[in-house]
Amino acid sequence: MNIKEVAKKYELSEATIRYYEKVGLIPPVHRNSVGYRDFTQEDENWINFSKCMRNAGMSVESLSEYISLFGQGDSTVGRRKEILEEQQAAIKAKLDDMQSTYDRLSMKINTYDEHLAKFEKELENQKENV
Amino acid sequence: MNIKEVAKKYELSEATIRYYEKVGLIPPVHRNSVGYRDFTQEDENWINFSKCMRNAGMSVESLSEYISLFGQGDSTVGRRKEILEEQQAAIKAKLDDMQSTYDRLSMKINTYDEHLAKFEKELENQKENV
DNA sequence: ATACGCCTTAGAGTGGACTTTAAGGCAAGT
DNA sequence: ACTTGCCTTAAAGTCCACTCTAAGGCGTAT
Repeated sequence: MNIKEVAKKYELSEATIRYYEKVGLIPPVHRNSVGYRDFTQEDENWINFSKCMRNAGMSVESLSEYISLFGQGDSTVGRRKEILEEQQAAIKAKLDDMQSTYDRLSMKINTYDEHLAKFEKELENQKENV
Repeated sequence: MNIKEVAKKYELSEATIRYYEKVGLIPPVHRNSVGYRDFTQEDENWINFSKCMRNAGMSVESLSEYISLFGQGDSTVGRRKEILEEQQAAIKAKLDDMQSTYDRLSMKINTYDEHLAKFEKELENQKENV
C-alpha cells in the first residue's frame, strides 16, 4: 500500500505519516525498489497504534521512546511495559476528568432547557453548577 | 482573593489567569481601588468552568465566543446552548475514543504480563492487538 | 526618601506538533 | 525527448496556547 492510500485509510495527512516516521513515532516503513514507501500490514498496525495513542494524549516524545525501545529488542520489555502503564494511568485520569466535565456540562445544558434566558444569571452564579 | 491565591487554588499559573482574562476566556475580573484583581466567587466560578472546558478539549476560540455571548445578555442564550451542545458531542466522541484506546492498552499490558519478552514480536504482529 | 515587594500591561518569546515549501529523482504517456 | 505526475528529503513556516520579559505604579518597612 502506498502512502496516499494509507493516509486516506487512517485519516492522517501524508505529511503527518512522513513526520511520524521521521521522528520515530512509527518504525522505519518498508520501501520498494525505487525507495518509495510500501506499507506492510505491520507498518499499518504501527500507524494505527500511534494514532490512537496520540489521540489519547500520549506525547510524541514518550511514544517515540517506546518505539525506539521496541526496535532495540527483548531486553527493553520491562521499560516498555512501564511506559505503557504510565500512559494507562494518564488516560484513566483524563477519562475520569472528562467524564465529570461531561456530566456537569449535561446538567448545565438541562438547566438551559428548563429555565431559558431569564434565569441565566442565577444559573451562572450557582457555585456547584458552573 | 488575589491572583496569587486564585492561581494556587485552581492550579493555574498567574500568567495563565491573566491570559484567560485578556483573551476573554473568563469575563473581566473585579478590581480593587488600586486596579489589582480581586476575585469574587463568580470570577472563581468562571475560572473553574473555563479550566474544565479547556481540559476537556474545548478551544480557546469557542470558549471565548461563549463568554462573549454571555456578556451580551439573554438574547444570546440560543447560540450559547448550541455551543455547549457542540462541546458535549465533541467530549462524548473523545470519551468513547479514549475508552476504547484504554481498553486496548489494558489488553496489551496484560499480554506483556503473560508472555514477556520472547513472545513480544508475535504480539506486535497480531493485527487486532496493536 | 528610598528600597522592596506585589501588582499592572503590552508585547515578545517558547514549545509542541505538525504543515508547507523547494528542489529533485524516476517513470509512464504522447 | 519531454512533459506530467507521484514520490522523495531537508528545512523553513505555521498555529495554538501559553509563558516570559521589560517597564512601570503603588504602598509599607527602614
